[in-house]
Amino acid sequence: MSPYDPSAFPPFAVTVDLVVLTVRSHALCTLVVRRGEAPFQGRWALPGGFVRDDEDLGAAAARELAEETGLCAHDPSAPQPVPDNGAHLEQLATYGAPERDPRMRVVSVAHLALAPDLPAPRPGGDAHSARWAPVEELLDQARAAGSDSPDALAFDHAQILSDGVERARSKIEYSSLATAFCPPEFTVGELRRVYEAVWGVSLDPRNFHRKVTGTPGFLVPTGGTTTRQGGRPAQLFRAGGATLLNPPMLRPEV
Amino acid sequence: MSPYDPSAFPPFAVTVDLVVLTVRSHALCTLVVRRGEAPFQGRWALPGGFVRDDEDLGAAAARELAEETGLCAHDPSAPQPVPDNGAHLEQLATYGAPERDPRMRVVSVAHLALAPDLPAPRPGGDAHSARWAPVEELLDQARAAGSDSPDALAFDHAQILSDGVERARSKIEYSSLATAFCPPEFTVGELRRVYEAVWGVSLDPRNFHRKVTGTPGFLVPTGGTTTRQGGRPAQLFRAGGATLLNPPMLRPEV
DNA sequence: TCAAAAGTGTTACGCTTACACCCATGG
DNA sequence: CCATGGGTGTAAGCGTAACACTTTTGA
Repeated sequence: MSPYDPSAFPPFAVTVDLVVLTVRSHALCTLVVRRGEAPFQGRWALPGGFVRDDEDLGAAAARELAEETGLCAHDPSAPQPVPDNGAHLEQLATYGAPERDPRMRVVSVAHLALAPDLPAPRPGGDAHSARWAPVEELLDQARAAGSDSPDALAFDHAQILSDGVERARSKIEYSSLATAFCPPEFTVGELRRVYEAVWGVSLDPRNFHRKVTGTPGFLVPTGGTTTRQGGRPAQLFRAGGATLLNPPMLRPEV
Repeated sequence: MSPYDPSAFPPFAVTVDLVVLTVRSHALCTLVVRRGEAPFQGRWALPGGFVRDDEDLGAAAARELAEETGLCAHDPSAPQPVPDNGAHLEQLATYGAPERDPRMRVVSVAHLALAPDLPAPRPGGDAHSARWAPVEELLDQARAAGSDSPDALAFDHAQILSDGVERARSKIEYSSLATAFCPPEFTVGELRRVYEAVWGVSLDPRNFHRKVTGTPGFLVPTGGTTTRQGGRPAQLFRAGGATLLNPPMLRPEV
């Protein structure tokens, strides 16, 4: 390792940016906030902010998440799990191209959060506006119009969003993470519609049902039933302890 | 996003640390260097160093890798691939606990590099010593003796190493990444021994052969053969263009 | 009574596994 | 000639895909 020289290291700002995903009316959506100042004033951006002086990266991400959504994040790497009234939160990747922020050298540690459908983005302590935007829309804009379009996300946030969506899409294949998009109690059909929204495909309801109920520890029946989706009453389940899905859920091609 | 205040952001040092993995005599090994100064003086650590003022994170990692090993890294995310006489390099994760370096606030963007068996760790421009250490040894020490043992890795490097090894172990399941551990031309048996060393298991040579040769685009025969492993001459292959292995290579349990 | 969603049964097919067997070389 | 590793053939078993069919509700 090159010798440290505490007096000569180049100073960086370190931020966290959040890709907060949820499923709303059959579409995968992400939380974006309107920028109130330059650069990229008036453009949409991922929520985020500076890491504080004495704060761990995951803690900063959880704090930002709570500020923006009121969610209490469940951090799998935390010593003891917080009461799980909240979202899944994990580190995604770190972005630090020298010119990604025109004002100064900023390294952003992006995090990925998965949340159940929330009532509405609360305006938050800050006065800026926020909304849930379908990710297809945002990514299509970035591809079609380029990053200079006024509808495109600020900074390199289109890339970060794209990486976050890809992570979520692949991770629900082999883990029980899709349950993070569901309320505490949910039906097999609701869980299936999550997969369908995240992957953008249709799944066979019968085979899906067998797959998830046949995997030990994935789903735990609560005993209750619901008809909130119409049709025959469906059993309610809670997410089981199993976090890995083996063999994985197969994502149909095309 | 909280408003930026360029004059008030908390300053961080940003470094890259490298988990460089290779397979040497049937064991997964990683490159460690001896620390010449406090803290953790005399302890082994992962190679790494400061990110420069105008340098991207991946570029910093590639530079450190070249300094330590002479390898020219192949960065999949680079605009144009560099001539692939070198290793696979990818970002692993970022570590930024407030007290991870006792002297100052340091955020380290860890990278994972996979390299073919190299002649020997060159002493490098720096005068410190370096060696290839079997990862089992290092991780066992961390588990058994704790991080204060004089044989344990410095800082949180045991955690970083553990995460890197886990990434490599899972990624060779569904990608052609294991070929990064092999020389440019290699046999099916050599590739199988890579899987066996990384996973610490035995694989059936016959079924392995069928699996890798039957996956289109994974291996390309060069026409040559070799008997360097003894026995019947084996066909030589180069890594094909396919980067994803579908269906994945199954890792036998225990 | 009908539409809609939840579930169960059944068959065909693909892939993995386990193992028998043959091939080509060096010592 | 025999040990060593390379490579092919084959049958059993598991898991998925596809789809026919029954169940239970609300409108």
